[in-house]
Amino acid sequence: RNRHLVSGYAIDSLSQEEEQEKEVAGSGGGGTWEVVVVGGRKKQRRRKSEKKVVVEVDHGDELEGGGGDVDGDGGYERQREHPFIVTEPGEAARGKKNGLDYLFHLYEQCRELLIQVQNIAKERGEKCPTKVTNQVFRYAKKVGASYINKPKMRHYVHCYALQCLDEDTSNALRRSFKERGENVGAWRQACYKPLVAIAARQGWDIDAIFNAHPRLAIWYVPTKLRQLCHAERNGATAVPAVSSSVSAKTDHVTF
Amino acid sequence: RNRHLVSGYAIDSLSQEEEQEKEVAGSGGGGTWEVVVVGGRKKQRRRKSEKKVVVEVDHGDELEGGGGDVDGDGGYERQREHPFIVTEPGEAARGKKNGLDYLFHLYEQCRELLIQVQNIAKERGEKCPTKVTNQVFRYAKKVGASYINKPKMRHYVHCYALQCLDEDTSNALRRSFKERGENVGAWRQACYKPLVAIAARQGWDIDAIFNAHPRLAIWYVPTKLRQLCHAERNGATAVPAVSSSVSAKTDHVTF
DNA sequence: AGAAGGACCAGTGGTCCGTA
DNA sequence: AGAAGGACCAGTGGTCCGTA
Repeated sequence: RNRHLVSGYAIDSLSQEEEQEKEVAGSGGGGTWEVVVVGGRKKQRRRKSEKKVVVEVDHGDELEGGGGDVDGDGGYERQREHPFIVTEPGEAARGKKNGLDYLFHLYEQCRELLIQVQNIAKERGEKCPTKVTNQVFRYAKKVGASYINKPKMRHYVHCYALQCLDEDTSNALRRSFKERGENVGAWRQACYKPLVAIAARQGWDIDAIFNAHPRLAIWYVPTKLRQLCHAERNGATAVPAVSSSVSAKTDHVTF
Repeated sequence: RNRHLVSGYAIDSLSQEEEQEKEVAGSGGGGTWEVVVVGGRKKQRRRKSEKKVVVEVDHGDELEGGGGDVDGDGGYERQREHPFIVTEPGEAARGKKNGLDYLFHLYEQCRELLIQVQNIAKERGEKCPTKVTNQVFRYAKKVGASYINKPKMRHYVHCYALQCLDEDTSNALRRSFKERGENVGAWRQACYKPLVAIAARQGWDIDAIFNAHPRLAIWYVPTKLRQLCHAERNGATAVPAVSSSVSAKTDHVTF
């Protein structure tokens, strides 16, 4: 029953994704989430009213009692994913939360979705994406992985990068931030610094570093990470290390 | 005086580009062409009226008598590049025409422009294009190479690809089409077939073929060439070799 | 306050079609 | 008729900000 839609991926403590897909993954791919999304999807930017109607129609039977839906609010809105909390490696999140193993698992899923998109493109003789593009996110929705979306994945790319490039440091950071009771945002911010240090050791070419790693190469280098590396390479003084704003438009001469 | 704006490139029979830049290339990069383009450029899509006004203002002194401008029409429109004709390797085009050596030279110039754009991007710590993108065409305009434009370059990419991948075949094709008095369009069409043959020999992966060649790797594989390779790999029968339409939207399932 | 993600927007790849 | 290229357009990368 606990099969994932993308492929049988063995991982523990995935929580929300699994809850929601119980009794859905098996049903021929026509689960509630997928219906919602596919129904609203064709070409037009979806208007708000549409969305709600669709959700009301096919809600309240399959997701009910599944473990975490229809919060206390008595409403019928589509559920968001539970927020992430800082967990140690291997630790399951408690309550209506998702852990960081689950976060990283989503990046692996995206990789598998990309591979599928690439295979389809090759079969058809179409141009073949080398990165996780909009097309891949659209495909994710289509196959029912509606908990994957672009803003979320882009938001945490550098955290996944640290996990790929230096798992020990990544694990240590998680433990330390968990212990200190820091929130996800603080942990996320803290992931920049060790990455910049890695870049420093390797000649500052963050693109080359991403591209040299097979699982990381499919992700665009986040703007802020690129900017931090650039700033640090030049006067490391002027930059308050991982300040929250290398930020606003380092005034930009365009052709 | 015959310096090019991009770099001193040694090539013969360039005709129009050289004519037009005589007395302009030396003037600090502020020649007529550049003024026209830079003037109309900032952000807004240029409206027609604007364009004409700008041209009228700074026309009629530098280009006049330069060798091929202000055709017989007595008007003040910006000149187009002379059309290409099929020339043999090394042959200069006569009259108000440009030869194929000049065409291929434009691809080399784009490569140099890309390298400049890449260097600037690296200096600034910005993302660095690996292909000839819109940014490069914009840069070409900015540095005064206004005879380079996207539709033209994309139109003939596969001709340049043949020149890169099999110069002998490319040369033979030029001679044969010149001899038979064929026009440029016919020559251009004929360039597909030997490319498909090359792809066939190398396992049909036209993207890999482009990427393996240092000068070709910076160009996007043209849609039609990709389609022809795909079609030929499958039932070679159903496709009238280089038909003018593999073409219209090989009905396309999108995610 | 902290976080998830729909939706927007500037600039892209691609090429049509009004122009000469 | 043959050809050059301005200009358009669907879908992209990037991320803000209204939402919960």
